[in-house]
Amino acid sequence: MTGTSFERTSTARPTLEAVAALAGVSRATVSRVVNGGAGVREPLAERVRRAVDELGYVPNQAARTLVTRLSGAVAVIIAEPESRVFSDPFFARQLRGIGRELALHDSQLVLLWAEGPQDHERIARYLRGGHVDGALAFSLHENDPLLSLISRAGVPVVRGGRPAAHEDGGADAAPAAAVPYADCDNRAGARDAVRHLVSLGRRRIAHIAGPGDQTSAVDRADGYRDALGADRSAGCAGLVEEADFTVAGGARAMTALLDRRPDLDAVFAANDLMASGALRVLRERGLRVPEDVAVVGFDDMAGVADAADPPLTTVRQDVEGMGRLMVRLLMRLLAGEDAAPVVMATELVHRESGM
Amino acid sequence: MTGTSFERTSTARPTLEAVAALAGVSRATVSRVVNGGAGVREPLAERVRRAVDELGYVPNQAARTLVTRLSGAVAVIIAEPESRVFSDPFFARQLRGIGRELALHDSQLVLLWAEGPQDHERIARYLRGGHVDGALAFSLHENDPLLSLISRAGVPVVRGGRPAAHEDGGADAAPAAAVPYADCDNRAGARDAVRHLVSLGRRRIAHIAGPGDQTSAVDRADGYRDALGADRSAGCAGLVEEADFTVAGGARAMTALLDRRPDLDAVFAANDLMASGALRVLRERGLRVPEDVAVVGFDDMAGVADAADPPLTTVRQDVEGMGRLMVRLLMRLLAGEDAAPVVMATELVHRESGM
DNA sequence: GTGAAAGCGCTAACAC
DNA sequence: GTGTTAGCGCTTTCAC
Repeated sequence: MTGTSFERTSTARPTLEAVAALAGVSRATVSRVVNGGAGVREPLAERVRRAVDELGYVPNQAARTLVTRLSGAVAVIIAEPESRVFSDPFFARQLRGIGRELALHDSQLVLLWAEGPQDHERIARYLRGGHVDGALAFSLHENDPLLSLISRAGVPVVRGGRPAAHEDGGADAAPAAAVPYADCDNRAGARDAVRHLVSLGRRRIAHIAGPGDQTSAVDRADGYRDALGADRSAGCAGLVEEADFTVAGGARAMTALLDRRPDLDAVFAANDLMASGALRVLRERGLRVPEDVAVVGFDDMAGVADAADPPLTTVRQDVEGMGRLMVRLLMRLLAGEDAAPVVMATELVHRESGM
Repeated sequence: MTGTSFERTSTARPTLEAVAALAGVSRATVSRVVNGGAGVREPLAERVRRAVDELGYVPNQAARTLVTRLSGAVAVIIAEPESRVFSDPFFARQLRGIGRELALHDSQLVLLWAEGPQDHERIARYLRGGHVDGALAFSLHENDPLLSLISRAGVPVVRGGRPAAHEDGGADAAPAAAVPYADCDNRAGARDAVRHLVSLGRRRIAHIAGPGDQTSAVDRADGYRDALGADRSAGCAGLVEEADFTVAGGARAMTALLDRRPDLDAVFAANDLMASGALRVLRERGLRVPEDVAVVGFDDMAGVADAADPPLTTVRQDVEGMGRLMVRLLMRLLAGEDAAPVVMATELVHRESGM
């Protein structure tokens, strides 16, 4: 006897009307109290509040949305398959950051998966249906039609991650440059990591880069080059190998690098997963970390960086904070204010692999 | 010029009324066509459809919800901190399964984080506000007040993962036994894994168990004992060590096991992360895998099991499928049908570590 | 400051 | 089969 359908219909929720009757005031007054109570004298307001408590009144959001045109919900749109959400446990943390911050703003998180163009129409309909006040978009690839679709639906949007430099947002969209985003400072983080290796006296520093079509990977590679700018002799020539942000890819890249430059004495991998793959290859080749080759990763992924053998020196980013930041940017947009992109600082975490 | 606020207000969406006017019919007829078109003659229906297309009409969900009392949304409630969602990349997959299946049912996914009792009130209000038609609950601990809270809100609910045997669902809730759930067959999966090790000729098979307060861990340990039931000599005495589902925990447990029983010749770890930790310790001790010690994990976690050194033989579960299943169970509940718990089969994946 | 009344956009009886 | 009508529960002018 689950009795669910019974319970559902039997739970006749009290309405504004009922509260008004109990408190002996008009619906308008109850509404004012429920919405902050501006312009209602204290004794009255208190009576209303007691009636609300007594009845366990909860406003009907649908009725409210119907008149205010505000849904109190925000869509989080995940674009696949470019998405790293399945390889990257950060996804959950970022979502949590978003969820927490939204709760602070009395807003709900509606999760939308865009697996391909076939989903665009469904998502467009949803956004245009007035279900959400704004949207947060992740893992968009360059000039993603999804973004112009969101713009055309008239829904304010904030991106996760910096857009590619040459994106224009599509034909009838606002220029992508106008869409605010939150990101961490991948370039500066990478620069710090490589400078640290240089300061350790490493002279032949290799880089295992991420996919060239992801801005985070490109920025980290740029940071690598920045750091070596003053001291070109320490890197670059034959010392960069691109991989795919996975452990296996990192291992392959490490193998290629060692074959080409057996004399390298440090590696900066664009993420911790690839750094782990590199560690394995180094071990198999009998190279000691960090004595022979120092290794630095990126992300400080829990359960990977700290559990690696040896534990990884790596660049930490505040993923949950980025999620919260995206929400704050969106809230500013919703308030009609301007919102500039925000880039968060990273922090180098010292562990055994990069000593 | 982001122009967001302008765009929002300028997008005056067409209503049923407008469509009716253009098609030269009544609002009721348009409503019928939009909702499936039952009972509307073809020529008319076609005219309405054209008007809908021409105007780009999208029904206002709030108005619809107000009258039907159906929101077209389902809440996914994640209870922390017991939650494995941050160590476990499966979370994203399960969410995707849920999202996909919900899309098939024209329903949306609203994500709710319950970090602690302080969030219960907020969530209760939300559920009672009629925002969602049903709920999917994860990572509830035993007798979680959250579950009775959901029941009391009158919202049909399905759990992810089997409840503990002695749960009663709290004072005024439906008995937990009545709440349907989806899970994989942890016990049978573990049994298969250990039987496989036995069939390999292993005689001293250890088990690295998960936390005793998680049913998945308990079930896997039971499966381990099941498999050895017929052949007690192959396991148990001093051969079980509990850990916490992490790499580091797995390493610690492996160390303890080896100290106690240096002669063990196989290990079944309750998840892949712990199996990875075990691999590291075995390697450090100079033991060969699988020659000296065979290792089997659980989960077939992408990027862990396949990337391990050597790659892990492990028990695969269909996480995305479980997510979809939970949605189907919920849909049956919503249709007023009975929904019995569903337990999904697992599959042993053969890789080098367990040959 | 408070109340009365209109209406947000839709569905579902109920007539015809 | 199709149209007419009465709300769903709320916010928000506009009087008072």
